[in-house]
Amino acid sequence: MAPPPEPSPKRRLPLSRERVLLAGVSFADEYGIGLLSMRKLGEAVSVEAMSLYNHVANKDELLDGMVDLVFAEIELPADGAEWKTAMRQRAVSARRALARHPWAIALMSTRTSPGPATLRHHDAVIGSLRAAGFSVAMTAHAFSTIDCYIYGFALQEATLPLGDTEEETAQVAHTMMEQFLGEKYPHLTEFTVEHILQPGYDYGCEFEFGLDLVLDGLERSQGAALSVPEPPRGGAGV
Amino acid sequence: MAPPPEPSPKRRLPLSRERVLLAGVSFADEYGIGLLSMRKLGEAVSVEAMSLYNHVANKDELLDGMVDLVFAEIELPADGAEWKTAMRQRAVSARRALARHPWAIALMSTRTSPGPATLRHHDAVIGSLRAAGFSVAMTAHAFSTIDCYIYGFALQEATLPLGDTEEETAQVAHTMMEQFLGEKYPHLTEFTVEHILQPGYDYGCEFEFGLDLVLDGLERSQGAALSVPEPPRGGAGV
DNA sequence: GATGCTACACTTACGACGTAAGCTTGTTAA
DNA sequence: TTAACAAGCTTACGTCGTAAGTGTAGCATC
Repeated sequence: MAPPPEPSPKRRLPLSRERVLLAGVSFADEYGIGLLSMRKLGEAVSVEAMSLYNHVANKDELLDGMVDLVFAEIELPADGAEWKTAMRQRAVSARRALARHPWAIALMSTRTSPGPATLRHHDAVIGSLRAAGFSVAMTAHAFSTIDCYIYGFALQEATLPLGDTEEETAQVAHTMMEQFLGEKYPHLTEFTVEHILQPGYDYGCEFEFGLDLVLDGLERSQGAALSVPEPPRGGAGV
Repeated sequence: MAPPPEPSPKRRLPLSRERVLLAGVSFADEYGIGLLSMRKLGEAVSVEAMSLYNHVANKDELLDGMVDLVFAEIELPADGAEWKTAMRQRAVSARRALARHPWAIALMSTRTSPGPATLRHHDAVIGSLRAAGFSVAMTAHAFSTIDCYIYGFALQEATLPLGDTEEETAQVAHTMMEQFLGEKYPHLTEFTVEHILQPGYDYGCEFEFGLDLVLDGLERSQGAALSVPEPPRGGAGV
């Protein structure tokens, strides 16, 4: 009467840290990060919750690993390329990855221990800028400005209550408008009606405008920095 | 043997929605959003958890309200002022508010129903830009670019594993370095050693560089837009 | 074969969580 | 006096992360 355990000779293909992390990503993509629990994830890979702890130390480590997997999806800046095109390409790639996994940006804001893919990514970005002749200080400026823009955009995109289709968008917006707009927020109302609700509107298209604005600005600053010697640091050394 | 309940004649000063939200903000400021539970918040205001439900519908509404309180702390763009200084001022104010409450940016990425302070804020920003002569489309560009930068910066600041004091920062950075750097991430290592670990380093100072870069870029775009007629929208109307 | 080791799965159990449902009590209006 | 209400409290349910312990398949060694 023993239940037939498995047709396979070797129990089943064994779990691994990587399979657990990948399953976590798939689960979060499909059901949202809020519904991800160790029990549900266990179920998704046909295992009891506690078995997952053979592969990840705890849930935090699982989430860290998932974020790192998303970073691994981002194209690194091309090695020999001109810095501006390299930055542009990886920024577009980063936005796409973060849009594919909207939960990732939410996780990023709570976890502070970057994984290997994240570190490799940052290393490549800094390397690309330094190779293009950016000073260390200017690299800091550029790195900060570009990445703030990327993550900020991803956050906005994830936060936006807009649906995937135009119809959904219009529906949501109309509900919002009826609820409270009209008199109280006239500019917001005008803006929504004349812009957001227009057919063909897609917030994602805004990304490139701001990105180019940032990159052009950096190019200008970089030119100025090259022709003027850098001022000394503000704080005196110890 | 009845325990003396309260010295006051009127039980105690009654709770209110506002007091609950404020207590939530204080709690999150002090202990982090992760430790905020209805039970703990109840304890913080000397009430059982379930009593909180007389003032907020559920925890989600509590979190929405807390985010909105943070938005209420942000200075609105000054009404008659030049757009650039108005935007600059409110951006700096927004960053400061989000830095005061680092949990807010994490919450923002998961909640999609803006409160009244948030809507008023957005309305004022759009109004300020429109009053300065920005077209609707250009307002969208400017609004998106500036706000992405602000929120992205706040997110970076909240994510940064840096401590509050220089000492802590150095400690954390050293731990990181020992752990994995050296050979694998040479540019990141150089960058950290030569920049992040320098005495007097403060990531917060990066904010204004990128902000001015964005604002200058928008000014330029705005000038161009004023001298050239706007191209028609991409999609044809229904 | 027998023995013990390791890897990896399962089971049980605990305390904390959000919150539904119902109960109690002080205050106010009729 | 009494009825209604507001705003507390208590109990209970299902879910969560995970500590601790158990079971067993596959292997190396004797």
